[in-house]
Formats: sequence, structure tokens, C-alpha cells
Amino acid sequence: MPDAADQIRPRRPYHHGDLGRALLDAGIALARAGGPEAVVLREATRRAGVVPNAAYRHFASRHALLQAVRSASLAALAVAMEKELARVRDNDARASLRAIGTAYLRFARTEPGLFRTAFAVPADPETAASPAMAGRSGLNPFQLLGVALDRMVAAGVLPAARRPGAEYLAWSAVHGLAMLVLEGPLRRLTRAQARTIEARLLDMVEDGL
Amino acid sequence: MPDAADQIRPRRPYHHGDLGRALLDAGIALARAGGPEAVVLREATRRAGVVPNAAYRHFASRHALLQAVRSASLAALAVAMEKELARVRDNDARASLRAIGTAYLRFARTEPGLFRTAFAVPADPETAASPAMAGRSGLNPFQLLGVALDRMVAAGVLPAARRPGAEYLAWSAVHGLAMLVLEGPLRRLTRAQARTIEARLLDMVEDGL
DNA sequence: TGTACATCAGTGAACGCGCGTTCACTGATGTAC
DNA sequence: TGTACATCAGTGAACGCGCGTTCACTGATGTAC
Repeated sequence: MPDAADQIRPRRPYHHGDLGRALLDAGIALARAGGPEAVVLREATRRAGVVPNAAYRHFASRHALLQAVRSASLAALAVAMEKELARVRDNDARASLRAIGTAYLRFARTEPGLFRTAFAVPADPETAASPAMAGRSGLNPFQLLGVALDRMVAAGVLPAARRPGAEYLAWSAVHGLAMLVLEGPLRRLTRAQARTIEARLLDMVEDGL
Repeated sequence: MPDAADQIRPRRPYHHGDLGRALLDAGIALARAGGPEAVVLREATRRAGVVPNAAYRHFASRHALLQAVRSASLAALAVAMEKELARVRDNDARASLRAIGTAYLRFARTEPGLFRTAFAVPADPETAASPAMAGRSGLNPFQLLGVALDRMVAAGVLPAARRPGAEYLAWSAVHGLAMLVLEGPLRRLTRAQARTIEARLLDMVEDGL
């Protein structure tokens, strides 16, 4: 009579193959479903079919895993931005900025767990920008925003004098709305209401910059 | 020979007097120092000089205490806004909006723990606005912002057509900057840099609304 | 091509931790007569 | 004004929880000769 456990885990070799990757994937899945606090070492190893302390061959601590998940979340956001940017006619600098903002807000809406992990987790003592946070272009979300603003200056849509620090302003507005809609007082908004506000916010940024 | 403990807690009567208030105060102190996750039932009772389960005579659960602390944090923010508003010449509607924004950003800077508690803790299933969140005027922070915008419309500084939903836009911008400076990628800014960005952000909101 | 051995990547068992919360209790307070 | 008794606000002891992490181990893999 075969043991049930044998059927659930049919043929687990002693060596996993790529446990580090498996743990990271599990961590991402956890973050996606429940945000940063759901990224739990023991659960990640459970999902990888491995004993808890095996994780320590690949991550120094729970914190290290969480940071890796955070980087992956930022990379996912960068990719989402790049996708939206690809739809813009390349001479339309204004539209590029808007694409960035749109992608940001949509990402917050459709991937709240990853979004919160990307931003609610304090970065390590200046982990600085790493390739792990970048999209296909090699740029991270913040850098993509910077490029869009640069293009606006080049196109003469944004006065050069207003360029320095402009990413902080644009980012603040969009980030704030995302937070308020996600877990703040604006959670009760219907999807349609949210979309309307989002559009008006992007207008405000364009006009106000 | 007197016991040392007797000297530390000289004469604790069996009945505390106002344990509910003491627990809330302890909770606020904890939130102030460490944000929402630092609001821990057992620690609050410890500070009140009382056994852990005594808290349950006054709060149904840790969550209930946390909600009370959250309300108190919002009230503190409202009071800070009111103070800043009081300095505005009462015919200057624009300055009122700016006072709101300034107070909000300053509160985030000077009371990060309370700020995070006010906004990072999801409100109960529609706790709605309660007097516990209000300042001296009886208005909560969101309502104060609304009043300021109303005054701008009345003064003819803001087109009436742009009034509906305007609080969401203004709030988003200011809230986003607060978050980014507090625990986001803008933490490394010097105080002076932060002040500059804050001013420019408020300009953007005024112009963009 | 075969063997010896170092290195690597897992296992197994156990810790201490502080938390929120429940239970049955007792001392203190206030109220009715 | 005094007493009996209900109610209230604390105590004391104990739970189970899942977590991160450490230790000494063993099975699997790769490399040198």
C-alpha cells in the first residue's frame, strides 16, 4: 500500500536543481497574494517542497529573500511601463509621460501585492539601483520616468528650468493616488470613478509641471 | 526590608482609575515611536502597570486598540492643520489650501509614526468619519481640505467645474510625497532638498488643479 | 576509465521568542433597603 | 447610617501559534590523479 505522501511528491531528488530560483518564485507568489508581510521563509520552503532551513543555502535571512522579491516587483513594474511606452508614437513626448503614469497606476490596481512590496518595504541601506529592478531596457521605473521627462524637455514641451526634480513631483502625485486607492480612504471608489480621478490627476501633473 | 518592586510601583490601587485612557495613551506613544506595528497590546498594558488581559475590559482586541490609536493620529493631524490655517489671513483662499498641504507634509516629517498609523492602517469596514478623528473644529483632515477647496471656489480662484473630486487630486500629490520621503526612495534627501520639493509640489497642485 | 576525496546542498531536530487571547478567580465599588 | 449583595475591574496562570534561526548530520556531485 503506497503512502499518500509518495504520490503527492512523486520523485523528489535530493538536490532540488534550482532551489534559489524556486524560493524566489514562491516569494513572489506570496507577495502577489498578500503583500510584503506574506513573504514568509517557512512558507516559501514549503512550496518548494523543502525543509525550512534549506533556504539558508540561498538567502542569508528572511530579509534577504524579501529584498529579492522587492527587486523583482520593481522589475515587473518597469516591464509594465515599457509595454505601455511601446504603444506611444515615438515623437510624442507628452504621451510618454502619460504612459508612465498610466502604467504605474494600473500596476498598483492589478498587482497590489507586488506594488506594496515594491514600495512599502524599505530598501536596504542604499541597495542603490540594481539590474534586478530593471525591465528589458535595463532601466528601473524611476529611470524610465526620468527618460520620459528628458524627452519632454527635448521636445520643448517642458521648460528646461523645470526639469530638475520633476520626477519627484510626478512620482509623488501618482504614487499618492495609488496608495489612497489601494489601502487608503479612496478604497471605496468604483473602478470607473477611480479611472476618472486617475485621468484628472495625470492632467494635473502635465499642467502643473 | 522593603521589596524593590514596592519602591518602583509604590502604591498601585487595585482599580486603575482610567485604564482605558492609559492604554490609549500608551498605544499612541508606541505608534509615535514605531508606527502601527509597534502598537502591541502587551506592551501597552506593561506601560500602564497592569496585567496583559486587563486590556480586554477596555478594548475588544488588539485591533480595536489600533483603530483607536489611528483615530487619535488623524485627530492630531487635523489639529496641526487647524493651527496652520489659523495663521492665514481669512480672505486668502489660496493660502488656506497651501496651509493644509504644508501642515500635512510637516506632520509626516515630524510625526512619521503617527502619520503611518493614520494612513497605513486600513480603516475598519467603513468606520466612517468619527469625532475621534477630528480636530477642534470638529472636522477631520479630509473635511478640512474640502473646506479649503470650497473657499477657493467661493473666492473665484478655482473654477467650480473643477471642484468635484479636487480633494483627491490635492491629497494624492501631497500624500505621495510624504510617503516617498518617509519610507520610499526619497528618504536620502536632505531636509533642505525636501523643503524645496515640497514647495514645488504645492505649486504644481495649485497650478494644476 | 576508475577511484579518492573535497565540496556542496540538502535533512532532522530543536530553540526561544513574544504575541494575542481564554479561563476561572478575587478584590473593590456602588446601590437598595 | 449600616448592612447585603450585585456588578465591575482587575489578577494569575496558561494556551497554542508560527515564526526565524542554529546545530550537527548525510546524501549527491564534481574534480584531480
